[in-house]
Amino acid sequence: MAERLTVGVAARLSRYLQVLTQAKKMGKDRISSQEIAEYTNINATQIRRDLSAFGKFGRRGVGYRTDGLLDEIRKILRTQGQHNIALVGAGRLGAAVTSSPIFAEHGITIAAVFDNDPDKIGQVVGDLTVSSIDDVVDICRDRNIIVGVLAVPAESAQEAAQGLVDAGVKIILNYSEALLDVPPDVNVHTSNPAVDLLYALYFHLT
Amino acid sequence: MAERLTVGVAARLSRYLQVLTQAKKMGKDRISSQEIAEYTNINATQIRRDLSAFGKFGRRGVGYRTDGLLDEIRKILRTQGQHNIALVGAGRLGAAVTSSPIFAEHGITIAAVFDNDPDKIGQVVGDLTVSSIDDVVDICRDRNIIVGVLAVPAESAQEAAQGLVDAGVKIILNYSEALLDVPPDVNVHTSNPAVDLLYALYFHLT
DNA sequence: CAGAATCGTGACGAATTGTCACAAGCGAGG
DNA sequence: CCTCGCTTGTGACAATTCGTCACGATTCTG
Repeated sequence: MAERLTVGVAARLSRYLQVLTQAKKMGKDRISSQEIAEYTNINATQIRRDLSAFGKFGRRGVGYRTDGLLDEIRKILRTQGQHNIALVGAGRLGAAVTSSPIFAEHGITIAAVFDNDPDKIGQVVGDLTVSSIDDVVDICRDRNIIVGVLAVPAESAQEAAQGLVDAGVKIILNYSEALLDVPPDVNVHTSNPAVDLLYALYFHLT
Repeated sequence: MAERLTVGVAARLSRYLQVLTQAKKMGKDRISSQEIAEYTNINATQIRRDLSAFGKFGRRGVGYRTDGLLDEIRKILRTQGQHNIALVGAGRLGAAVTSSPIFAEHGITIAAVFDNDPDKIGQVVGDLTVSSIDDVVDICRDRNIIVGVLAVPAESAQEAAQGLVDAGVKIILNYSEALLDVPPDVNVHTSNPAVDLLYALYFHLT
């Protein structure tokens, strides 16, 4: 239980988390490894093996209880409870992020919003007031925030990332196409829909 | 050259594409496997091996020409030229997508925007007019669109996806948290920032 | 010309994954 | 109560992928 998961296992568990969350919302109280396999394109045997490595969560002939499995996976990933994150960028993408239920659904709360545009500072998005990027260090330290989401244009990305790093943020979700230079102890996840699309396109064309 | 790439290789080539695109924008005309490795966390030897499987693109003692390597990878992935895609959802996320340069940078053009809200239909976003989702079949078939981006709330996602499928779309980028039921010949890529975040969080906590 | 940098590539072990198989447990239906 | 179908948990093993070390070949710099 105290062992560190491999990257592959953790990635798959995350997928299961996503499927289970939705299955629960759809009112399914039970789900089989085969059903999860259909939504994730992960081998059903592999799924059972992944799960059984941490305990016997399922019932033979029946499947897994959606609720119970959700809790178990959250325990395994140690991501139960609430997590506060900071959002940088109050533009269109930032607005989309704050108005999406996708974070709240997984126990993630957007606890602060920053921007460098004087016109946007002080504006209210959702139930938060946009703060100046100059205050990122004080506010993040104060609220113990270690995760930041970058929703800024590529030109401002590096500067914004540096602010987050200075504020003690260790995980950055980068929605700009910029490459970020950060210290080795900071983890950057860059999401580029266009590249994902080209990747998908390759498999369609062949 | 005619061989189908494995999933792993194609995924890595996509990462290289992303790095090279940015490196080019930053004015770098040469790049080494070591530099790519730093941005992608992929082993430098692995990178050289991936590339050399398709030809000798680099120059010893120098590195790779950014431009040339970009072209070669595009050739390998067969994603050169322009690609038209459809966007469903003219809300905040849709607006963010249309205003982002991230697609255009990779030769992807948003050729149509759809929504089911009568108030939004007819509005102009960027240089496109929002069409009714009811017209998705006609318009997509007409423009030979096989890729769709879903930027709608989870409640509308399945319905919108069905519209795209009916229109002949084979690749769907799903930005909602919904699970989609589609025919087996349609490829769905779901992007869930919250789940990605929990995944990253696990590795930080251990 | 010497030296540093970098690619291309072989070899090999380690880790991961896919696959088949099957016993054991569970529920439904008669 | 008994049988049948479904599903999990798990072993065994092959296939694939990946990381690592090594090293010759090539190119640029000074």
